[in-house]
Amino acid sequence: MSGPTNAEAATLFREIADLLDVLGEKFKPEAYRRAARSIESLTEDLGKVAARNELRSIPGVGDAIEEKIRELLATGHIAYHDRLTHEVPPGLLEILRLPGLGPKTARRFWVELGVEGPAELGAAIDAGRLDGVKGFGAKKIEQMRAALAPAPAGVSGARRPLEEAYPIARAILRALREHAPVQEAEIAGSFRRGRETVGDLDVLVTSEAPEAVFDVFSKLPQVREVRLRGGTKETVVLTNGLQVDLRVVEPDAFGAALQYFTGSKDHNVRLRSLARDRGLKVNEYGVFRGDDRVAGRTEEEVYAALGLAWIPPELREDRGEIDLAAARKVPRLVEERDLTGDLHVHLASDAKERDVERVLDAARARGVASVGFVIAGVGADGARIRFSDDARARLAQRKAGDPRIERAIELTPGADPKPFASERPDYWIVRAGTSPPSPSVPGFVEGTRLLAHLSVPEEGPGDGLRAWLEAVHAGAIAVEVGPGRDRLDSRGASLARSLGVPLAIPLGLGGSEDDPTLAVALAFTRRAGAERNDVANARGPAATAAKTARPRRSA
DNA sequence: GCCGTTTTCGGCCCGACTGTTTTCAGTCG
Repeated sequence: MSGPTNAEAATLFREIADLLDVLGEKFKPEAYRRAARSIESLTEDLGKVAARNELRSIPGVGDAIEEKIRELLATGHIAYHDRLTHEVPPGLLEILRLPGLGPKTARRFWVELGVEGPAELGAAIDAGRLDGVKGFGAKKIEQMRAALAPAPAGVSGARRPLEEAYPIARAILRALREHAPVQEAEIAGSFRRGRETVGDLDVLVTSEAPEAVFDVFSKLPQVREVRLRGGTKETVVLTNGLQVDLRVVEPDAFGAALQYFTGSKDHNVRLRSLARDRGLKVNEYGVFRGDDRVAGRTEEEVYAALGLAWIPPELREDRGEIDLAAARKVPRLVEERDLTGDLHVHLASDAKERDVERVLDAARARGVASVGFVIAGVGADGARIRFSDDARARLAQRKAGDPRIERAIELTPGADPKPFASERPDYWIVRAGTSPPSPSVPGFVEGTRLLAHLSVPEEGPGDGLRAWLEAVHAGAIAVEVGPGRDRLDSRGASLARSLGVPLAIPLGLGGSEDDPTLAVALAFTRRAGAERNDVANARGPAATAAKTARPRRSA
């Protein structure tokens, strides 16, 4: 018996918001969207929160929405939603999602033309029914025609994983810094906040020559089309469908713009009302008292002008971080320079001594004190992993200047650990399935140390993940955070942290320059509010080595 | 519909850009 997932609940509330939009409601839609965002970022099932009578503690959930959540949990639907979908043709929601078309236009199509969906809209355009209608010129009609055309294969405007956007973002920044007349260049938006997915990229630069910057930007090889271009802003769409906004600001406003465009929306709304209370105004150009700009060059300045400590982008979600900043109690989140070891380095099965050397060089260059190699086991695809004798020999050498070397065995669920026992590894890496957890974790033998792979189900962390985390806890060195299907995202990391399970951040040692592993893992871990002591490979090799597992038998 | 060391009512971010306009409405972020 499983109720609606958090993701399903959020989708329902978003639909209510869209429907209310079309009906011309003013503030309710935003209220429902706010609740939807909060529900999505929960680290446990709505049902659990409801059972504890704590729904009202979810930001954006008041009397009315609490009642609707309870109704949804009890009956599987929301009568209000049913009523609205009955009132408004569902096809209008699809029209609403077309770029350049909003609630006002969708409503006009419906009321004035009787158009109730994208197909009818297309037919109306083809039949010339929009010609001469007030507000619809030739360009607007052409724009709609384009929006209605099916997207080419492989091109999608959907949100995509952070790790997919990462190399693209790096390449854009690199190109602008090298070839355009810019001083500063950063990516803002949800990318900078380290969200699991990004809908677009917000690039921010300072420059005396915006036109020259736009010229370079428009001609990047990844750019498919320029969607709009003004004096301070240009929007393009890449060949893969990702939208990128580039904004040029003056240096004195860079911090304010970075703050403003990093968001999140909820964080900024809260910041602005705080400013209003103090007789100040915040926008992307600075913090103003009357016409005087009192801050703007750096983010620190902006927050300080509002009486706040600087807040790391990963925490800017209006989940209490502003109160912490006011009280000077913002946590010192784990940083890249805190990382002292990599617990999980894979090499190809035909890897030679020089490949090991390359990883050890990377470790030394980074100042990393310990490296754990996967020397044998069963990989994600079921294939046997075995370190070559040549590579093993290098591990055994222990040259002066080497980081401490550890040897790990990696296993998939159901794989038999016995054939690998003679390897006497320093620890086992266990790859878990999704929920429900199996109690028989391979490798759970006396004194075993574990590094666990756990994935967060798409609908969010639920009881299954919690049970898994509790199951591995006793023997765990840590649970890995990072990109991909078998590591924790920020919500999973947050749940693990609340249960006292240490986290591990993979460094991607020996990977390419644009390898997103470390950056993404670090962002997720920071979004979970983790400090250095929450991270196993940030506490120094001594601390990691000293952590011994409680003896435990496999069930 | 939500929210409150100004409040239980009256606010709710605000500026850029586009297209269709003779001064602005709609969309977007």
